[in-house]
Amino acid sequence: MTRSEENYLKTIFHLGGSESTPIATNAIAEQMETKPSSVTDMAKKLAEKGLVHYKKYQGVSLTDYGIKTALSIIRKHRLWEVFLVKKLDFTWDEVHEVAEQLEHIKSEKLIDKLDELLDFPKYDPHGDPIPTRDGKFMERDQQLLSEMPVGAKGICVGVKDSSAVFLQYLDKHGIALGKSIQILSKEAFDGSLHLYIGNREHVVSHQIAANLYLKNE
Amino acid sequence: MTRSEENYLKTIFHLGGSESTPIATNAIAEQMETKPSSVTDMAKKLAEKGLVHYKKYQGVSLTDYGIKTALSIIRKHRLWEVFLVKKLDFTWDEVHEVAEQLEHIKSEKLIDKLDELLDFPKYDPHGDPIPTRDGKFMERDQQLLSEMPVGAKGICVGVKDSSAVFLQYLDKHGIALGKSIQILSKEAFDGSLHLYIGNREHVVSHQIAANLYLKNE
DNA sequence: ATTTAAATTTAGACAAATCTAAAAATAGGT
DNA sequence: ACCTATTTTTAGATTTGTCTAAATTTAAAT
Repeated sequence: MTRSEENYLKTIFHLGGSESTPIATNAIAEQMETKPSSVTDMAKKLAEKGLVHYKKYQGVSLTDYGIKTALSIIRKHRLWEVFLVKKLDFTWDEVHEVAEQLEHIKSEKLIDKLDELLDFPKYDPHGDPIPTRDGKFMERDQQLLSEMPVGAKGICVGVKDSSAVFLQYLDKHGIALGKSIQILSKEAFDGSLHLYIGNREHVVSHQIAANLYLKNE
Repeated sequence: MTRSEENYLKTIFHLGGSESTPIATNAIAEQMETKPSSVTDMAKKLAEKGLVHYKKYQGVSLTDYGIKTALSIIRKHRLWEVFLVKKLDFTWDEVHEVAEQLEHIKSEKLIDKLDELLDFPKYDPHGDPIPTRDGKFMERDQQLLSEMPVGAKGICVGVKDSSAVFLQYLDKHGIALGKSIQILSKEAFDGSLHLYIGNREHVVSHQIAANLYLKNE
């Protein structure tokens, strides 16, 4: 597996889809900041290797083998992120870029030992679940803040967008994983929310709310 | 810097040489298990970038900039080796291959924080010195066992060859860094040595002795 | 059903890093 | 000083992953 193949698999996994609802070439190209023609070439190669289903003009979806492979890359990415935060004092907005490199290191033993060193974490610094060695996910009962009704309460457990700008916004406003959040009111005009976070009042836009996952306390 | 360029720099560094005594294209090719023509191509590219001195048919040597760059790669390699042994329980014969991959990860912060996590180690698991961030070496007063006279005593502090086979040989015979070694006698015919290691007697071939570094107690 | 717009693929080119085979330069031996 | 063997370089081809531009297919709209 080349680095490029691994990146395609990861992207396709994140875009979701299935054999009956495949992902468009264009969507992959956009996500990866590359050209559709490059995606077509790679789709052929990945299909060749049994990692994706691909029919001309119909888009791409992962095979079981492709899913398994993608999960192993995602596992590595997220374990390295935990390592960077827990052991090397990186902040959660700094880890992604470095983990993008580290996820391609090839060594089964390395990743299993890393898992052990970190005490088998279930979630990464952004609240995303870490697949187990055999590709099992710890799915959590969580909802986007933007989809919860007024009056609802919950604990912040994850972010949908993990870009540095968004994470820095959260830091600046004291929003972090583990914080208790309650919806006081919702603005009909623009969907902005009036919240309790901890015991301070906050106003956040719809766009912020649409990127925060809460679970019930 | 591409991965390939970094590997060439590292190899040239390890082969030694200087502007007045450059390294032959062939020597580099052999060490890297590639072809001389590939080395020529890369020599031109590295010269272009100011990393090596290169004159047609005269061989290659690192510039100051090239040395600095090579040292930073070697620093990464050796720090990762320490990490693998100290934090992830790798054995000293397992670390090289993985460190070859990890040394190419690009992040200043990562490597400085790793250094800190490991408590600023001075030597890697094979006894090789770890360059500091600004490229300074902790050279040690050491000698090859094969070059010491009968009766001499010392402490094993490093290995010249760090291939898995050699390291496994040492493990099997209870030879490790930190052990006290004394030369009881030397065989004129084949250069094999009769030794005390700890308080057990051993016989080792010249080839073994030529790959063990000792320092005076 | 036909036309048109959008998405997708093909064809051909390019850069990086490598190789093989042939040509050129160097160094050693007489 | 010359010839020869070795080393090194050049020239041209190959692979991987990408791109542009043109051609093709699909899907949407009338």
